[in-house]
Amino acid sequence: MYSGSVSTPERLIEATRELLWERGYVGTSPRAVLQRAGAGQGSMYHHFTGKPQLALTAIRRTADEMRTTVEAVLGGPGSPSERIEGYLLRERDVLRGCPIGRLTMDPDVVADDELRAPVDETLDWLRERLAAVVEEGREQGEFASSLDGEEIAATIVATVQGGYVLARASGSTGAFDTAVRGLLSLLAAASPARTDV
Amino acid sequence: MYSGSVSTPERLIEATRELLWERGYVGTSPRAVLQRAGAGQGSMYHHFTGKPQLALTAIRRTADEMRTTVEAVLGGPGSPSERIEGYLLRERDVLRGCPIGRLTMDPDVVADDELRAPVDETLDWLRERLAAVVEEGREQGEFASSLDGEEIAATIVATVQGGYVLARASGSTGAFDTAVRGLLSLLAAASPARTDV
DNA sequence: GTCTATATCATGATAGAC
DNA sequence: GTCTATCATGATATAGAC
Repeated sequence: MYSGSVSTPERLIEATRELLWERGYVGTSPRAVLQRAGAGQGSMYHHFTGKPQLALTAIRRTADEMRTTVEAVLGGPGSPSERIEGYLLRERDVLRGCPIGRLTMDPDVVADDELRAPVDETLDWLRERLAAVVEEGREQGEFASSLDGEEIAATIVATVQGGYVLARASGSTGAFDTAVRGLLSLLAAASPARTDV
Repeated sequence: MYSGSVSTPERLIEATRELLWERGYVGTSPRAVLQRAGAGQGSMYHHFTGKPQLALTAIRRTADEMRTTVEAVLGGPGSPSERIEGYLLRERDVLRGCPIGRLTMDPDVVADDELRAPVDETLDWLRERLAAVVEEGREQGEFASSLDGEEIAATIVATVQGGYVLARASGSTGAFDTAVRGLLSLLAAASPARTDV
């Protein structure tokens, strides 16, 4: 429940962001949004044209927030491999999953180009950003020259997104951590400097 | 539409399996099931107690089918690394995603232990099965001794599940294939016999 | 066993009072 | 700008005819 000095549209957007994360687009009703935002029945249709536009606004904000959070790690200090490790080990609410990635399992989001666009753009940006860091690491001799930046980046993002699936299936975070450790061990074994065969 | 000599319960189960794959549990209504199965309004409640029990029956069948399909590859001929590659490169309807994994993004499935159980058990079985193959490969010197079977298995399953996310976000299969190629290149680079540094 | 009819509540949206 | 009706439709389930 958002209340106090925050404006009604703001409360509607935040309530929608939460519900989209928890229940997805199909599972989120205007009624539930209004209730969580503490707003009256018609008030959502005064500020937004309907559920799709409100959802689009919410998704865009979540996407922006995610880029900012990720860039703080990938664009921060440390060697390329340290930054990738930092991304993989960063604090996460694993059982809630990814607020952007989960939308790809929503049929009404995937079917609507406008709703899908911010999801696509965010995951695309993430892959490109990671690919650049991997390439940087390869130039510095941290990764084997046989590795391709875009491929490794896709594998990293996929491991994280799939890690959420495994964690949510089992109801515990263990499987996510295990998948990440496996990926880190592969990256370490793929280092030219390895001595652990 | 299933028709002909197939029984009504059978048609209801198959229609439910399709809809759960396409739209998830929350997005699948009894009405849609009945329509696709070509059955009358009340007929579903004669054979099943309601939507949850019908869905459970459908999910269990899909889970069984998936095990059989996977076991054909992982328990088939070839070296451990060849079988893992076979699993990763096997034919898939990538844009439809995984009929089991997608259910982990369904709030009503995750919240219900009975519905979540077959999802959890299937992904758990898959990880154990892959872990055994990885361990086998390690013993035969195909993989570096520093790798852990359970970890690599989790990474493999996560890459596939996350690959679906990336593919569905972009609306094309490319990102799935890229993620899989990345994982295969890491597995190759982690081979004791590599000469590609 | 299958069908039609019906009941109850939720969904997504609109109209109009204040 | 916000609120309380109100509406048509869909979701989930039951009753009872055939």
